[in-house]
Amino acid sequence: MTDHRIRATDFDLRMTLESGQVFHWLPDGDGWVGLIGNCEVRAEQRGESLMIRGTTPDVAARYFALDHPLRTIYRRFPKDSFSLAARKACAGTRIIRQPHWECLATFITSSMKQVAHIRQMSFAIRERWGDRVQGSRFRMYPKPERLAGATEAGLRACGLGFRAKNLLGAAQWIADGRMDLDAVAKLPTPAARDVLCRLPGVGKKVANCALLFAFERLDVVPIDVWIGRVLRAMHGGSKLTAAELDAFCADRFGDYAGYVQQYLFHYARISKTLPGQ
DNA sequence: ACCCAGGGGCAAG
DNA sequence: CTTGCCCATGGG
Repeated sequence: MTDHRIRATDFDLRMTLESGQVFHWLPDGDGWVGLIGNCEVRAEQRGESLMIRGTTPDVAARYFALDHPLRTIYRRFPKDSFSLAARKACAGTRIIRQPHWECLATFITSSMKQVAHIRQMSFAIRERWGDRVQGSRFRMYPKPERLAGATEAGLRACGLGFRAKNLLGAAQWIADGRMDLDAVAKLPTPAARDVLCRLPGVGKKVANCALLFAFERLDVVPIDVWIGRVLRAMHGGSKLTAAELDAFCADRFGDYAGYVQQYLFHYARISKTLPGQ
């Protein structure tokens, strides 16, 4: 197995993998191991280099979104002190390119769950229905066609609770052709969101997670309880409707609002602070 | 024991 | 158009 060295400026592998966008990478010594496509990949950062084993440099660079113009994105960040602190503390975090179904499915299971448990459910589902990866302890995230043949009880046994019915339903919609994620990828963002929201267990927040983390819509802002707190604190603590929160982000965060959101989300969690504290 | 978690859906006001 | 409540489960 040959190692590749990729030049990776403005990139922080650990921040990227721990920021709550992807749920299956595991620490491995000074690096990380996970799946890109159907290959087990080991990645280790050494300064501005990324050491890659298990796939080609092109594939890894695309997965980790090393082409995103991070300097430009930072220039468009808000200038308030909390956003500046988030940008500094989380520097190098990138919004990676995840597979459509894997990302959508994991966020369907995410509702009212902590990040650690989303990860646990993802591994349980992979273990039970995922295909083995050659020479790896990992299993693929099962395709919709495979999960469509699961049972609600089987999914509940993976810890999904009431989310089991939603994931099963969504898998069936895709497996039988009622939903076509490749077609969704070609739609403008508002239409794509509306279509995704037809799936059981997919509302605006989950649809926005999929749009940002898998469909490359970097202006989209998923608003969960954490981001809701951050935004309200930025707005002086007043209570805002969902529509007002959306408008606030669109106004203040611009074309890369999803990136801003990711930094604010991760920084609020690791610093245990909110704007104005 | 108690609270909360990267929500969705539906009924009721 | 909002608000209230239920849906299960595990971690802190």
